[in-house]
Amino acid sequence: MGTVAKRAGVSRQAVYLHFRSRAELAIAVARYTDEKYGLDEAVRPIAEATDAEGMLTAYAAFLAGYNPRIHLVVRMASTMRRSDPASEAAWQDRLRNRRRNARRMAKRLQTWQRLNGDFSLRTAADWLTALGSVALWEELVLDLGWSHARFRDTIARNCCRTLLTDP
Amino acid sequence: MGTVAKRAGVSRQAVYLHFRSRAELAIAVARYTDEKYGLDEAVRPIAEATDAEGMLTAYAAFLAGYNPRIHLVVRMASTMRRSDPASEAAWQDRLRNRRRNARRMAKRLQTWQRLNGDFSLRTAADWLTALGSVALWEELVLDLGWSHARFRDTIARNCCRTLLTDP
DNA sequence: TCAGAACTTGACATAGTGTAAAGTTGCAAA
DNA sequence: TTTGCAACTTTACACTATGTCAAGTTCTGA
Repeated sequence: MGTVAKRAGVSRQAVYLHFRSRAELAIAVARYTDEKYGLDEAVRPIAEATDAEGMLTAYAAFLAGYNPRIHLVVRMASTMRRSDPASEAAWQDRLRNRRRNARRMAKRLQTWQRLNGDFSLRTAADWLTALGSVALWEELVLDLGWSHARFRDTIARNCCRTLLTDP
Repeated sequence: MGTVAKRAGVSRQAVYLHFRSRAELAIAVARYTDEKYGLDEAVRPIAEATDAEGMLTAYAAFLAGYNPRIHLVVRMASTMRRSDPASEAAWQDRLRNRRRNARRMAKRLQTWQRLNGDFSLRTAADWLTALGSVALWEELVLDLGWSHARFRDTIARNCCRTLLTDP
């Protein structure tokens, strides 16, 4: 909190006038990040896709583009959740959101009759959720040195190959 | 450190007689865990597999069985690495190991002429590495409630479907 | 002009990590 | 039996961080 205050050019106490605790500040930063970087807009191409391959490709492109912007905040949240109940709640909230969106995608695959028979709706949705986790992105891009394009294309291809049946 | 000491039935200072710092203790615990839970043995079925599907299935079974035992230690290490250089080094060491093993698997797929042409050796190895990350396991099993079997089977099936060509 | 919001300064409580030093205990080899 | 050492204890301290409290300042808009 001291460092944050210094960088903001205010006293350490002033930070506590706006955020009750370190955890609450972190949550606020996460919300702000989603807002500032236009999550809604970034997600639009997924909803606007008209076929299975297009949708999954849009999803992969979204992950490749959005994760680099939010991964530091998400990483902080993922450590914070272990010690702070409010942070855990915020994390669960975000997870529910990701899961709902993934479920929506899975449903559309079903509608298009492209969902592989090996996958239940739930398994497909959860798999899409997990492939969208920041942790996976961090491992591939930060630790293993994958480029933006390699990540995007591999995720897209693997989504298509695992989840889809031939049309 | 205080809690560790209490649970061990010694004074807090006694812990520092054995481990220089919290980070060093964590690293020692990680090493001990790999030893105690028989990493070498757990991995053997992968090496002993004689075909591509068998090997990838053994890998998935290993992940499903081993991750629950080590995930708490690994989670601790993954937060620790951000603040402690020795922890970061230990993490990198473990990552190199996982990567080498994954590369070995990818090479065998190549030898069997079963590696999908879309994958370079490196991409295949990295993908296997990332699918083996504790973070992915935690998200699917702990956060999304997947059973041991669902995790194992889905990982196995997806490995086969993405990485392999038809024989 | 003055009430209130935003901020400052300074002090304090609490908790955790790590260091230092002096004293205790138990055991094993000379 | 003694002695010397390793492991451990107790106590105290330095440092850092979070979070609370209270009194005082500054700026702004009604």
